[in-house]
Amino acid sequence: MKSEILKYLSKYTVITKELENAISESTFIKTFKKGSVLLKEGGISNECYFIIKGCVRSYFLKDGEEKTIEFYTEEQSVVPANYETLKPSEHYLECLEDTIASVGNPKLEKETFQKYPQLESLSRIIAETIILKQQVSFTEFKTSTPEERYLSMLKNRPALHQRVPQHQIASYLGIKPESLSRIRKRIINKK
Amino acid sequence: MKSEILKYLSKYTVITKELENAISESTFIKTFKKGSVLLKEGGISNECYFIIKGCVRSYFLKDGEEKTIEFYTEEQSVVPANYETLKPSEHYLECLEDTIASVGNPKLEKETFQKYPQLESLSRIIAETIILKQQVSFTEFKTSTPEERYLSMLKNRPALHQRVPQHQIASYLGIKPESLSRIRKRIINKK
DNA sequence: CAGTTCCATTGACTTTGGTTAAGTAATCAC
DNA sequence: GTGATTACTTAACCAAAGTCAATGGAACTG
Repeated sequence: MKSEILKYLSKYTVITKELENAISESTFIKTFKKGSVLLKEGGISNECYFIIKGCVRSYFLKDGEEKTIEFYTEEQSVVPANYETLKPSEHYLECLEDTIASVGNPKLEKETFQKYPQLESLSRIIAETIILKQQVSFTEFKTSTPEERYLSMLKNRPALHQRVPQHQIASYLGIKPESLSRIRKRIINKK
Repeated sequence: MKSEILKYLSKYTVITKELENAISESTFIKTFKKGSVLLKEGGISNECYFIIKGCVRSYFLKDGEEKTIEFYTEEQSVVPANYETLKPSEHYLECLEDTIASVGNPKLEKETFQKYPQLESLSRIIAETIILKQQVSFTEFKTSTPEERYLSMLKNRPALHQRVPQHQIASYLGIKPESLSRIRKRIINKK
């Protein structure tokens, strides 16, 4: 279970004995059944997650509709928007599949970073990488039509399509389910 | 000049003597004339910027059009997407106004973080904060109409509207200049 | 200061997504 | 397994953004 985390970290740095110890000491694995709700609107969040296996969706309600923010799958980190703030959440987090995750909390994080500064340094680098990746996603979204967004999703995260209901994908793409249905039809006819 | 940086950092932590020293030692101020190009397509980037005064726009070319990624103003950090990668840039960075910025580079960063671990810890926290803010922006964008996006921009960054030409704002909002023109007309008529 | 270029606006027309409603297919619960 | 709920598709209609073209004005240049 913990080796998945080391595998992920090895993309960013050389795994030293110290890092291995840091992960081994500071990592708690939890498993969640499909349908589990990790956080609901109004809830206080005290946990963040690194997904080892499974799929978590974050969403919120706007105009009575669920708006999907993100689908988190293997090797992705889920940090609730209100993590560490002690403020009530505006978002939901739910498991779309049985999910295995490493769970962190602010206290544990703090202790671990104090004991293993190398891990905090690595966290900074990873965070900065995530910022750049997010910016790329955002920019692609802004400069694409819904049809292009859908095609790009099929290309970059092909598995999602099998794992997630279509109307949730629609809201993830910022369109209505009916439109996604039409887009799919359009694409088929083009071929 | 450097006090602006401390002012910014004070939003995240208590400014210790150590931090003050770290900033004082590691900060180099540069000024740029309006129209200066900090990075062009194909260029290698070796610098990042913290804007003390002025405005920088990042954009790229797609289908022969400039697509504005971001307008950076006071207290914002500009990290080129290819920073530290040594790969040619797909983006441009240009100063829309005379600009004063603190300039960093990978070597300086590394040395400073080594000497002042506290600063790296702070950087991690700020990076994580930026991730969450980005996610909020992205989500707002996805769940809004172009008109709502424009109104929200007027509300959240009212000064931009005076500082930046309208067709660049249009591309920043992901729409055509003609559409922004019509949206503005619509808004006026509603009042 | 004249000429050019760039920018914002407007109009006619096209394309595409939103809305509403209905019908069919798939899934869930008992 | 059957009924109920939920998910997906289709169609007709509407609203808004894209496209193309033209115009007037502002800003830049020699």
